[in-house]
Order: sequence, then structure tokens, then C-alpha cells
Amino acid sequence: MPELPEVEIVKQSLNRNIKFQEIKKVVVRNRSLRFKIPKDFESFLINKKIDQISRKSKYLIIHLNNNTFCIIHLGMSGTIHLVRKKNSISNTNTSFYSSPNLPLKHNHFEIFLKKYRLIYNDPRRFGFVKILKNQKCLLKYFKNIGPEPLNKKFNINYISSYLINKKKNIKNFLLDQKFVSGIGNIYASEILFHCKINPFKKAKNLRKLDIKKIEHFSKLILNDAIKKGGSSIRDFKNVLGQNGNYQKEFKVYKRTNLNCLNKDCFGKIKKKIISKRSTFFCNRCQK
DNA sequence: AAGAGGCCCTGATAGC
DNA sequence: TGCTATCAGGGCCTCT
Repeated sequence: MPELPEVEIVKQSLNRNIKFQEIKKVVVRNRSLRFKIPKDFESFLINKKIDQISRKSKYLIIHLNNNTFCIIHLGMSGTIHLVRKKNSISNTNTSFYSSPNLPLKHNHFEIFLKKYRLIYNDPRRFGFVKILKNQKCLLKYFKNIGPEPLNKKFNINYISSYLINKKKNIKNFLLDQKFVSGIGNIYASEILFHCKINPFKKAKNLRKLDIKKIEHFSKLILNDAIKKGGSSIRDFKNVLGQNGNYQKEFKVYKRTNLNCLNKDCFGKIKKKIISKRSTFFCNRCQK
């Protein structure tokens, strides 16, 4: 569920709060995630300094000071929480994680820093962590991942040449991380609504104008979602426990049988399953 | 090569 | 009220 904008928000708040801090202690409470937390996870992180946190599509990358990396993927229900240490006082940052919201169950690991305790929580265990020992491993790890929608590589030429002769529908391609990385099920429906493209439309049947709109609205919507702090549905919050606001902008997601919000359209929003994923669209203006 | 489908997992909610 | 069934969904895997 955390898609590119939500992961971006997490990245930004981690950079604001834990950059340059040293990892003092690592405690793993439950190793079982999508992939088991590696045995040397603790020893790999301990005493390292965090240079910065970056993001590649839906992956968080923690850069450590000896040119090694720790990757975190939030899966569907993964959340990161920062708890400020009681005795740590700072004039520059007044945001506190409100402890009543701190989950008690499914906390998989904790990283102790100078001012904060970082907690990884994941009820459904679809998330995972990975340790990568050098730059080369990092590049190799992401070699099969397509361009991000926000990258200039995701342009009309790339999209049209990739989709030429492809029989699958466009919704499936927006979710295919080899084609474009970072879009998940929610933003896929939203993007196609703005493009006025039916999610069932076969990729090879898209016209030049459709391709243009896909490029344009993918960038526009993800940027807008980042600007609004991501979407909080179910349990997404930033690391300080605050909600995002983009869910208020949803035009189709979870709006089954409600009126289409496009001016001059009298259609209704329908929900249909595509590859086992709910897909929301207007039955009238998305052609 | 491309595409379809299965699997991992828990919690919220729907339905009887 | 209390049970069971269904849904939510990202990435990786296998099979055709």
C-alpha cells in the first residue's frame, strides 16, 4: 500500500530526523518478514553512521558511512516510527511522535540512535530488509527495475516503444515495476481516471495522445501526492504519526457506485477485478 | 518473450 | 452475539 509518494514522505522525514546519527544498538524482535531478517543484520548496522536516506521506487535505502547500504521495503503494511528519547531536547524540531499511536504488536526490529528509536512495524509481513555490501550490489539489486514515473526516462518514446504490440491491459503495465517503478494499485486507478483511459484497454491499442497523458498524469499525480504528504488509507502515517492528505483527492479509489467527478460526465464509478486487484474507473468517460 | 496465476500474511469488515 | 468467509495488496516465483 505504501506507494512511491508515501515512501518519499517517509524518506524525507527520516532525513530530517536521523541523518548523521550513529546506530548505537539494534534489536530484532521478530525475524520473520517477507524474507527472513538476515542473521548479520544487527552486526552489520551497529556503530555505523547514517549518511543519508534515499529512495528508489518503493524502496528506502539507508546509506551507511562505510559505503554499505540497508534497504527497507514496506510491503503493504510496513510502517516506520520514530520515538524521540525522553532526555533529548532540541530547539529546532518540535515534532514528537505521540506515543498513544505507537503499535505494540508486530514490531519487528528497533534501531537505537542518539536522539531517536526507530521502530519497524509490519502486521502482514510483506515488507523486508536487505543488506548490501557495496555500490555494485546496490546497482545489481535494482537492475531489473524500470524507470520511476518522475524520471525523465519515463517519456513518450520510452512508453510507446515498451508498449508496442503488448496485449496486456494498461492497468497491469502501470503496476509492472519493470515497466515503471513506484506506482501501486491506488495510484494506478487514479492516474487512468485522469487520463480518461479505460483500465482494460490493451496497451498496444493506446494512441499517441493516450501515451502523452499517461506520462503527464503519472508525474502530476505522484508529485501532487508527495506535496500533500501521501495518502493515508488504513494505517499509513509518516514517521511522526501524522496522516497524509492525498486520500481526500481520490477520484475513483473506493468510490464504487458514486457519481463520476468529471464535469459534464454522468457516469458512475465501477469496481472490477484485474489480476486479483480491485480497479476503480468511470464507466463512461474512461474509454 | 510474454502473460497468467499462485503464494506469502494478519486484521478489518461483511454476511449469515 | 459469534462464527466463518472475503478482501486488502507488492514482489517474486513457476508454469505454459
